[in-house]
Amino acid sequence: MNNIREPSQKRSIEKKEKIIKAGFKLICKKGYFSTNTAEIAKEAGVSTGIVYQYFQDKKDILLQGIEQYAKNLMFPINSIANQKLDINNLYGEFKKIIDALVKKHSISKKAHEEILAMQHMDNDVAKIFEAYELEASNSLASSLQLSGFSSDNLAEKTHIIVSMIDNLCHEIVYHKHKNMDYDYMIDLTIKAMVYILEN
Amino acid sequence: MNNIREPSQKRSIEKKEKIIKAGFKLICKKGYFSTNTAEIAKEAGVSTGIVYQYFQDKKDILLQGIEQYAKNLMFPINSIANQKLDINNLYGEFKKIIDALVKKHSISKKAHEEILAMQHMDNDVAKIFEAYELEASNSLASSLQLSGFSSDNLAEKTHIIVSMIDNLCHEIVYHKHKNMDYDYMIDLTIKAMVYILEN
Amino acid sequence: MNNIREPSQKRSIEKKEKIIKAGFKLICKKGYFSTNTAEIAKEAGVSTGIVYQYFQDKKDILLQGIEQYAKNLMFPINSIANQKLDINNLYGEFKKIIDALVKKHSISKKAHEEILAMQHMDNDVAKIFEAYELEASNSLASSLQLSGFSSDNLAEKTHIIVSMIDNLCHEIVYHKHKNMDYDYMIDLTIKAMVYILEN
Amino acid sequence: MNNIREPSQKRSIEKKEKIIKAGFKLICKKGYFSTNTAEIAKEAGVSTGIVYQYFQDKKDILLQGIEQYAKNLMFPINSIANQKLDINNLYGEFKKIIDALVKKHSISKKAHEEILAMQHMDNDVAKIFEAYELEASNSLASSLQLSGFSSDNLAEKTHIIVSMIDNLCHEIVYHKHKNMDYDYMIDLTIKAMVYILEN
DNA sequence: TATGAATGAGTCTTCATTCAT
DNA sequence: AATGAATGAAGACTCATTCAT
Repeated sequence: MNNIREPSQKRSIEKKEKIIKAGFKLICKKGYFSTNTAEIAKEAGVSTGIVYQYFQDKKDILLQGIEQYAKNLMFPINSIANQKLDINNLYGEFKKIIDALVKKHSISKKAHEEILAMQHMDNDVAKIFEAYELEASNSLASSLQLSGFSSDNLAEKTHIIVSMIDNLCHEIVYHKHKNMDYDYMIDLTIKAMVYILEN
Repeated sequence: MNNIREPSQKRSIEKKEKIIKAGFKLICKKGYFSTNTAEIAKEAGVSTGIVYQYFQDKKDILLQGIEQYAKNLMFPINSIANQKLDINNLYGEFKKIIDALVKKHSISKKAHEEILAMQHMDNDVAKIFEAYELEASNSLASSLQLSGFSSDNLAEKTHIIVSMIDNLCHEIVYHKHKNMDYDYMIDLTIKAMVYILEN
Repeated sequence: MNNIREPSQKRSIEKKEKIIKAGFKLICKKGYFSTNTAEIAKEAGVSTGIVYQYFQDKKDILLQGIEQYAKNLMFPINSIANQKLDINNLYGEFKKIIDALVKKHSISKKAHEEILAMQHMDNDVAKIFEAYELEASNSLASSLQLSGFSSDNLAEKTHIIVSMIDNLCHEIVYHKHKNMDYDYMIDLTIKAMVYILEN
Repeated sequence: MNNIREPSQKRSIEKKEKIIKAGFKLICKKGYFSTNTAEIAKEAGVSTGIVYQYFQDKKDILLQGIEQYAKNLMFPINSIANQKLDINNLYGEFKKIIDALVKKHSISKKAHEEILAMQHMDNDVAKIFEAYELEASNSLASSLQLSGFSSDNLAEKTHIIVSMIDNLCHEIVYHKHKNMDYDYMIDLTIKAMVYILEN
């Protein structure tokens, strides 16, 4: 009797949202296994019981939190789908995308770190990210085609490029390596991305 | 009463090693929270009780495991440090590295991921992780220099390249995207890596 | 504040009936502890809250259900009470009864069993149960007498016979023993029943 | 990691036995669903945790309790397997068996009542009883054959007879029907059993 | 040293019942 | 009268850690 209520009332939606937010916040701060459902409920200002009317189980809270988070995070790249790109200035186009993504990533470094970790602990979490990465790659490919760019193996190319963008963003956001010249890295990475497209 | 014994007897040392090995293996395979001490003891062929004579607590096993195995496991690329590379055939060299890495990667990736996941659980884990992070890139850079390759911004270049190798291996190992032409991806990625080095 | 309303409005009475019916049905099907009040309310087409305006608590639904349905459900054999039987063809009469019972039995047996199970949970249940227990046997006895059949120890005889019918029906309904010749068993059982009556 | 320990040490066996006994006692007294694992552990004088080293889950305690109970209860009839019966005095043989069974049943009326109820709430419980009933029927059949009694459809016959014995015992033990002449019932039932065998 | 049985606090989840609307 | 969202106590089960042997 798997009766998860999909809230339609405004108050219910808000409550569900509060639980997702509270859960995601705590999980990002303390880790999934070190956060218990009672804490999440308390943080959300609800009873423990109500949590299970909106969510299948504890993991479901995390999953929905990540879903929202990933959607928002990947927005800059996924939203280019079906938009015309200047294929004579791919460098400039990539630069714009990367700048927007870096901004997004910077807002929630801590959360991203935790999510990244979760991705590897749970297959369902990984799936969400993979789906968004695939979407990003597809968006990029379709935009390129729409803009008159044609190439063999476009899927493979955009796939590699999306990975590179992803890495670059992490690199920049975490700034772990103090002596790196990040502007140079960005420049070179974008050049390599263009190289990949054009070869 | 913090009576953790630092073993001096040969047999004791071996026993401690076995526990670390078993613990690290299982944690990498199944995750820290999904591995219990009983399993670790069983895998190590010792009693549950003895574990607490060599280790403070469960986390301590992981910590010591990371300390010991991180060098080998986390960045397999490190092994190429100080080996001469044929700088006139960088493509071939990278191909060799990648082929070798793919073999090792399914274990090491999992370990890498698990440690990543553990980072925020414990600051000590994060420190170990960060300390080793640069090494892969540095190994590659030093090998290149040793082989007579010189370039500005070599650190940045090798950093990007290591990321790309990592992604590529991950991609290949997990084979998530059924319709991708992996051989093509490898070829193109290596070309882009060479491009990065030479620009 | 024991405000259980005894409904007087027609609609209210119907609503209470619906709850009893739904509750008893589900409890008989799935067992008391495996049926929750939300399910009962849903099955009855009412809100969970309203249940507590008609019933003290969950147990009360069961109690009233038993009270109401026991007569019909527990001993389907009762229905033959006061019907004339052909005492020269007791075999045929029993055959008819058994055939009819087998049809009804899968529901009633489950109900019977559930009530049996509930007996020790609650004394009130036990009382209801015991009150109806004799009725099947008495019905049979009265029918026989009405039909001109007379015998010493008729009560004992019908009692044994009712047990045998019960077992036989159970046997047939559940068909647990794959290699049994059920037609033979029915035939022989009925013969033994006739034998019992006539000795 | 379903590591249920099968105890071999004497102390462990005793502990397991204590848990079965405590669990069975409480479940018989209060019902399965109204007895919790903490209570069982407390009654057995052990911690809650240890229970799960000897038993799969709560139901397993019940199942093993019933297993023991049923074995003991059915002993009088199952133990006749391969013993010679006087087939010229089947009445006398049945009388002996029934007398022994009634004795057994009388010892643990309350328990039997609960178990009877459980049988209908859970399939695994029912299976245990069915297995013993089948064994009883088989024992009886084999003894009869061994004793020189031969008949068609012996399996069906002994099956019906075992059911009748079972009913009779319950009838006698519970003595619910004050005005019944039980000696008469026994006599008549046995006669019917003999009749069944010989027809 | 070593064992592995034992502990019991802690976790997720369910559900009878209440209450704001 | 009625709704169904909300409550929170209670229960089955796990597991890091301890301890008797």
